[in-house]
Amino acid sequence: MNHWLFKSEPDTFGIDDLAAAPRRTTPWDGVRNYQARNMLRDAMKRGDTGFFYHSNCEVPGIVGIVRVAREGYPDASAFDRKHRYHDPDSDPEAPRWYAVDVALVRKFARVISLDELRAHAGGALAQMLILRRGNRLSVTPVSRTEWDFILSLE
DNA sequence: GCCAACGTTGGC
DNA sequence: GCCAACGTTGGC
Repeated sequence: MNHWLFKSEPDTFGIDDLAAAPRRTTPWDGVRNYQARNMLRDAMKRGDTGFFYHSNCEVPGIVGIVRVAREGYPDASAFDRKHRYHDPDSDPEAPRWYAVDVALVRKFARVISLDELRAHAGGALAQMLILRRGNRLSVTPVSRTEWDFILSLE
């Protein structure tokens, strides 16, 4: 079982939106980066768990846990002319972009802030991708060690 | 294949 | 709102 980190702007779609969604599940779509696409399409398995991370907001950080409820499937928003994630170059016969479904496992009682994570950048979280300068991937892998350590912070 | 221009991301 | 970092695009 692998672990991941899903990044989203709460102004666009935050953990409370996920909590309010039908079956507390949402497609994780709109990802338009090949490295992230490969993870969604090839590496993520049903049952994998991930952190839900709020970016670009007052207190960036990890706010809860989700689970992969459906493995990679073609991202329909790419074919929808009216969708903000529409990609005219993606061919339904050979889909370029993929999505997974994620379900809320639980929301943390508090935000594990970026500041707090960074406090361990010299130690347990030295390899944590979200702490790397210029990291922009919306989906990143999290090692078992990092996963357990962050849970212990909670 | 190089690289400048451009758009986007995300912390601050 | 600013700006650094990064991926993508497109002219050559």
